[in-house]
Amino acid sequence: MDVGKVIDTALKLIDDVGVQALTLRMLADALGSGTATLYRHFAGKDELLAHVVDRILGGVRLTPEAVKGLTWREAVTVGAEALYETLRRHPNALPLLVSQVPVGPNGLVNRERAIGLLLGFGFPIDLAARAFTAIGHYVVGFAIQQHGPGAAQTDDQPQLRDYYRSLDPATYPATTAAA
Amino acid sequence: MDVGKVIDTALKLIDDVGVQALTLRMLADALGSGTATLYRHFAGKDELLAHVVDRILGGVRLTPEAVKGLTWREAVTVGAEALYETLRRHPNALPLLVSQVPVGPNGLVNRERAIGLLLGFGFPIDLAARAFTAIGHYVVGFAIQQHGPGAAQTDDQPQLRDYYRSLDPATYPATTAAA
DNA sequence: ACCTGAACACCGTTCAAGT
DNA sequence: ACCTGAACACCGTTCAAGT
Repeated sequence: MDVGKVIDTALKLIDDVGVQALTLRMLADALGSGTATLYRHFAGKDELLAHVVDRILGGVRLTPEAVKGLTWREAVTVGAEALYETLRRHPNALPLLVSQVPVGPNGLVNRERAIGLLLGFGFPIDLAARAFTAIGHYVVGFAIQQHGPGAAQTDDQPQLRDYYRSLDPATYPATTAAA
Repeated sequence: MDVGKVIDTALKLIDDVGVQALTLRMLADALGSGTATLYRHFAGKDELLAHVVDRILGGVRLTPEAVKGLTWREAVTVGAEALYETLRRHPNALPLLVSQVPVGPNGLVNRERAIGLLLGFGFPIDLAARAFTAIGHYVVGFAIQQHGPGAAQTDDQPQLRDYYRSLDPATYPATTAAA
């Protein structure tokens, strides 16, 4: 049993049941082994989840050719959209992205490409690094807002809307009107 | 023992040991009672944490007078800064803000004030609601990036910097140069 | 009526024992 | 050498029993 199979299975389970509900026993069962076996590949649950995050970031497809001949604003937009498209495929895993700084190989490759890209546009290096971090956080935040396990499924939005609408309009006029 | 005391103690413990480490037993001990007693006030841990979030949001100080005579851009900036100043006082509680939609009374008051403010500047109501959500997520994301329990204390930043610097410059030239 | 000790089912993690 | 059943200390939650 290789490490990749473990990570893939973990990601699949997270997509299905949510990151909160993922259990090492559940993962071991899905792999046909016991929990103790997992510790032969990972130091603990946190390390496993870090690998899952890097696995997700490996799905970001952004070739250098795709940004050829673009202005820096266009290139940043293309990059942000590539990240967003990857994140939206794993809404249940989004909480992992905000609680971790991605230090895995795939995360580093993305960081390298993005910062290199900005340098190519003449950005000073410290600004490039800061901009990368800020944009990354913004995209993750936006993805969580759009998808993301606020409560449950896609019916979460209407639920919340109904809740706002049920408030006293005298106390919360703007909120109820907006709902 | 009133509910407010429980929430205050929970927030204090979170500030001290982090949201991950907070335990109902720990909280009960700090209050001089048992875990079962907590369930007389809250349906479960999630509900308690929702109250903690609302307690934090109650600390946002933004009087209508503070935004008198400002342009909408200035007013939004003042509001965002008021939220940021509150959040930075509770770095260990920040993960709660991203995993919850704040539906407590204080959160709703903030929402009401902010949306009402934007309406006063002539914003269409659906745009005002969307802008409020987007800005809220952006501020939370920024606060997590600046403070926030990525790994540990304030020495996390230097640690990460050292890690980036330790990478192979041949493979990651831009990342190592930026560090 | 209000509180709570003690139990329940579960978790992540470890380790001695198996092959 | 590699794997793992069974245990460990702990968690959130419940409930019968106390006052």
